[in-house]
Amino acid sequence: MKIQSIRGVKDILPDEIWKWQYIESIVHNIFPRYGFREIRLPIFENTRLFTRSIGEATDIVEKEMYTFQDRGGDSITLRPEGTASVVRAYVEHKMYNPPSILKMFYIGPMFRYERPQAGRLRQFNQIGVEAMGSPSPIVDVEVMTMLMEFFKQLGLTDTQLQINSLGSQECRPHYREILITEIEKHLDQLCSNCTNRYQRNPLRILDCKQCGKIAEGLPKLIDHLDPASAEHFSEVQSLLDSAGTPYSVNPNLVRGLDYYNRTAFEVTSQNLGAQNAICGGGRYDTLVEELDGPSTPCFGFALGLERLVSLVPFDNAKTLQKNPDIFIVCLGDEAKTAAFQIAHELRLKGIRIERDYDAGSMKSQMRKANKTQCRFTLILGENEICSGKYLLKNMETGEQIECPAQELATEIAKFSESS
RNA sequence: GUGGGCGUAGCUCAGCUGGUAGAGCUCUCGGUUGUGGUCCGAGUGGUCGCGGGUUCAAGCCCCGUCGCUCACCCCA
Repeated sequence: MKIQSIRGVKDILPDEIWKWQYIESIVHNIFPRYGFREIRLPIFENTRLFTRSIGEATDIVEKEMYTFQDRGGDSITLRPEGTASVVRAYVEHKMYNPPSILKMFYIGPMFRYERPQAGRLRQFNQIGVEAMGSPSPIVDVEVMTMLMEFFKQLGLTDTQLQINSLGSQECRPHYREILITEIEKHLDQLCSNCTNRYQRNPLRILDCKQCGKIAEGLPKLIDHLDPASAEHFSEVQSLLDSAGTPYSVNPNLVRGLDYYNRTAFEVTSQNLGAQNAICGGGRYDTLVEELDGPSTPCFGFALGLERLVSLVPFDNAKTLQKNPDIFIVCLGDEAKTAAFQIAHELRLKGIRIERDYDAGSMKSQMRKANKTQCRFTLILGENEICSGKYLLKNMETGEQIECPAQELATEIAKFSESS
């Protein structure tokens, strides 16, 4: 049987890689303005890193991880998300010393064993951002503002920022009790999923699509925040207002990972299908400590690159396709040899050269040239070899000039400017 | 893990109540000496996902299987 790729993974082919490179170039342009530097991390880690950080009872840990034993018998997991690795590296390299805020971003593949669907893959790429070392709401807002500015640069027009507060370790248990008692009054109206999980993960019911009606009537966490979290949340809102960043408060917004507290947010788009979140994140003030580092409040997000690629209007970025500058057409053995030499020299001068290695008829070579969408064709025939003057043709205008061999590079530059 | 839809040429898809396959695009080559795109002409290309079954006869009907896709759960 023919071998094909694993279910839920995708090849990114040369014809569309420029889209990814374009997005990455915007990342490298915008993120450093806010003080973020790139970090590159391994794509597999000790399994315990994820079970401890993400939470034993989450779906990711319970059924979605790619976990295997390596030859030494250690349990290894392909990373299902990036934050755990960043925190591990932060603690491992004692990056908290000297103590100051540290801002990093990463780009790379994540792995989750799920049934693929629109906008969901088993190997997918994320851009993640982590700002580590400050509890200030200013950090929350700077990061969210950076994100929305990033989307704006990419030309996205239909993104909605939703925010919520998940409170703290102190107020959440209280609220949880209130919520469970309230839910128990409506047990018969809940979907089967929710009746099963209301004890274990009652917050999820707020977010359930089927139980939306009941969720509306349930008590909201933002009405039961501890004073410090309430203060934090209201500062986040007023800072967003003054930054002019549009948002809406969604009291039912819950995050799937255990480590979040206080600010949680999500960016959604209507043009994505059922999986409508393009980005999710929030504050995680205790994770670093839980992974044996010093108390380090953090804020971060992860955004799905495949989903982003499907949303960006790339009309203005097409010039990033690296078509050849010149396609060399040659006729006859002598010209074929000469073309080899000329291609070599022009490439050393930084010009993108393509040619036809199998030199068929002129017509067929010109057709190939046209297909590469090169800007120029350099025509080398017996006449040109004899005279030492080559023909340079502008493929857009059809205009053609004669050009002495020695002056090829400068002529090309000149011709290139004038057209 | 559960459910719906779909597997026919490189791509997008037709194919009637069963009679051993078609279109458009692409590709290749031509349309008098060495010039692409547009136009015109010709040609290449398919074990109809795979395996069984029913039938004189299966792309079409039945069973199984694999794959893709969308949705649920959950999430980027």
